[in-house]
Amino acid sequence: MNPNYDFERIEKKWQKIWEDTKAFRVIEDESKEKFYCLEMFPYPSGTLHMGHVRNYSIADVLARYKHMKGFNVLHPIGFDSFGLPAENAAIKHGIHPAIWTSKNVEEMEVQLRTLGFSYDWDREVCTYREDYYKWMQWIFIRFRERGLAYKKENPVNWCPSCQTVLANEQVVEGRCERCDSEVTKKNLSQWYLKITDYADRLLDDLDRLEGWPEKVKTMQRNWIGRSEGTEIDFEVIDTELKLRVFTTRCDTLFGATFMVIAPEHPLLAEIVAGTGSEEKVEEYCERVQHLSDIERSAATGGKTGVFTGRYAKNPLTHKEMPIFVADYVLISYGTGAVMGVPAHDQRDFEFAKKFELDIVPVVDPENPEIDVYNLTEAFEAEGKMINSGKYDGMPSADAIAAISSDLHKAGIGEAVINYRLKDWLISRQRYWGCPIPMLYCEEHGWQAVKDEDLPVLLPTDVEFTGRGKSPLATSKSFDDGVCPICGKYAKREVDTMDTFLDSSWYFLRYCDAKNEEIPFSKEKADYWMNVDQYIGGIEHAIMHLLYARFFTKVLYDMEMVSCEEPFERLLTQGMVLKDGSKMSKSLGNVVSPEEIIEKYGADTARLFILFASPPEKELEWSDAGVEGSFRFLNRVYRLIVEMAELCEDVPPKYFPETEDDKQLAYILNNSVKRVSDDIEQRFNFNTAIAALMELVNEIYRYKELADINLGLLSDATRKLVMMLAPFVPHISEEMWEMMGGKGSVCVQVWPECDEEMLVKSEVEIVVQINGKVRAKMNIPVEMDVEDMKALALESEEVKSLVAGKEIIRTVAVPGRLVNIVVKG
RNA sequence: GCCGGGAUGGCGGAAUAGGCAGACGCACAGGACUUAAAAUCCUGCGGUAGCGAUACCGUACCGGUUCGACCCCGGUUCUCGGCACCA
Repeated sequence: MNPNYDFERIEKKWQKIWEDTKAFRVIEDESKEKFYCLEMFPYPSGTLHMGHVRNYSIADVLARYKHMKGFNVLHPIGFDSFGLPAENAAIKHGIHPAIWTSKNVEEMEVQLRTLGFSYDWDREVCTYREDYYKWMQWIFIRFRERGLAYKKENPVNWCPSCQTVLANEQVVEGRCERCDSEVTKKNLSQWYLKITDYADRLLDDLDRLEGWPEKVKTMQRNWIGRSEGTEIDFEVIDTELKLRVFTTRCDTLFGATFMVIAPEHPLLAEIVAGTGSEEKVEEYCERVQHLSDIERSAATGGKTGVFTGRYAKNPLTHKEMPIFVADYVLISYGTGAVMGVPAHDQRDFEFAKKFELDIVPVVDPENPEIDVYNLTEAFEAEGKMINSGKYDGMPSADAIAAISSDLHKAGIGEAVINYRLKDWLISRQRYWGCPIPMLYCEEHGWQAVKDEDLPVLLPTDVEFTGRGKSPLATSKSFDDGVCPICGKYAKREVDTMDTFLDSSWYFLRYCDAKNEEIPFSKEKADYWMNVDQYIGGIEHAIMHLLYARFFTKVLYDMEMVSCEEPFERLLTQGMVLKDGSKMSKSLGNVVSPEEIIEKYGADTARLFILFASPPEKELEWSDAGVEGSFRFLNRVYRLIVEMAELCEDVPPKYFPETEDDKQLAYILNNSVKRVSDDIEQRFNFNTAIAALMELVNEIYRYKELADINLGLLSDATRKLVMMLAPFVPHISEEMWEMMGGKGSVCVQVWPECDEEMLVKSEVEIVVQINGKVRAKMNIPVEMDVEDMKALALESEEVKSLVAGKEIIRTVAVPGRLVNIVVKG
């Protein structure tokens, strides 16, 4: 037996055993309860970072814990392996994206194995491989058959110098990150998925997701942004045009004094025509198109806009309303036009102040502190209608319904439901993604590639220059499409899919990763789904999780799965930060886990990152505490070396007799309870580890006593090792073996808490005077409130403290405290 | 700008339902062991005043509710994440 903790030898030894015995391979087994533990699969950047270690350590603790609890645990891994960085590497270093990616995948596989995670490697999924993206294409075609995929024009970021499309990330302060040219917009015809058809279901079903953090559900609700409102037509004076706006506050129509339309509004040109403002408006729109939506709505330097030279007529007041074009109105929301109600909308208020427009209040706040005729900011709350003709005196909430209904009767408005959620633009003008399996035939238009011709393979004769439109357009071999209807030449779609599609169903592929006939069998998916626990970064709270939910719902409608929601419980881990911001290559603040593993081993790395902070919190990285986790493992190891000898052949049976026995038994069982609860219910791995440290400290104390119970000590050490196993599996296996344990520690049955050992006869309570702790006393556990009060008031200590003061009242909480309220 | 979080000793954090603020660990200081160092073990460790018992202050800031607030309510500051082509 080696008395020193030789982590290198131990970790290699057990990793090999797990590998050789395929310890974590699972098959569907109806006789066992399943548990599907899933982490967000990584992008293969080449090296694992601390965020990965954190994510996968959390998941591994859970998976191993559930395993010990007797579940049939599915714990798979894979790689989200299409994406921009591979293409950038190709452009910069001339490495083909496939070579770059597969090399990175291999390196990361090694690192994941080094950390000892309990994956079923037989189910590995890699999105860039044909056997995955074939089914991605198959699913896309099914979506299109259901009317969920369509083409539409949409502007992209365009670098006029590189003659190429840029991702938002490649645009830095309005300029191309490669050549620093000013970025413009260019319209391209692109594929969309109709996620808006599912907006209501995506919203409503959030209520069913009880295992999701409330904050994520709130973010998704706001992102979907359902709002009920009214669309109203305004006549444009001196033209035949009608301008339609969307408003949730049609009660304020009497207060609408101007109109604002988005610079991209399709009627803008017609409205401006003949007013003499053409040049001015065109100039403004030109300037605005260099800004992103965020920059536009951020507009810290005040609102900008230009008068179009035309007026609209307010249908209720019949007053003329100047029509402006301004960038704070977005074409992508509502109708791309709004009525300006400065008294009751802050953005309109700021705009009206700047352009000196009329501010007419129509909702009375009924609050004497607000002078509604001299507002310093818009009054946006509800109130009573004023200056609104026959609606005067009506509560504004009722006026919304009344005016909306009257507008409908008059044929100039209708109630509509609007979503902030937009359809999902999936076309990418890139190489390293899943080809969109579509063909364009001059005669028959857009046609899907036949199922038997899938996959549409990524061609290899492509140049990576970072210039020009879609890289696939440069391939000669790719230009071989034929129309599935007439058999004549058809041009292949040269765009690829957004990589978010790949990650929207990979969890289903894990259920049946090797299937060559279909994406996954319903039977297997139904056995494993839902994912019982999904774990990943908070940065995915909206987009990825929404897309995955959308896909699951569509696949449910296609009867490919029986679940409508993919993820039963969700844990969003906080980010690992360094120097206050997200670790990223571009910031150069990446701390590699490799050095820590090399110096202290995988168990220390896993233990430390879990102990450092609760998982939902962001973690500011510091190396300082790693040493402490390493010391703890050494301390445990020394203890077990000693105990293995001392407790050899001692059965873990006992009855606690002395006070010290009782204390150890209490701490042992309390640890079992706390650790189980912290893993399963609270996800507070840091406090679970703290509880194990306390148990170790107590065993150290106990073993030095004169009168010790070996059965108890044996039980405590065995259970300690079992409870350590999910956190630090290698050292735990080794210690289990040293103690003569049968089989792998990770297939042992998780210890149960013996509640009887937690029963105490006395408890210490505090006595407060005016809420401040002044004394402590021991009382029997079951003492009632009145006796507690009496006992406290009788004690000499308390008597002297309250002497000469008037006791106003006394509050007692059973088993906790007495609070005496005094005056004088 | 909009949406969603966060802020507790020198540091990471604990306080599970409104009831002893600082568990567990790091760092630091003192001591034991050692020729010495490392490792290990023991003790101390929020601030101010005091030899001390102890007293007062203290959970980003301002205010409120309560017998009692890190926790609930209103407001403010700073900070992190997301904002649809990074994944």
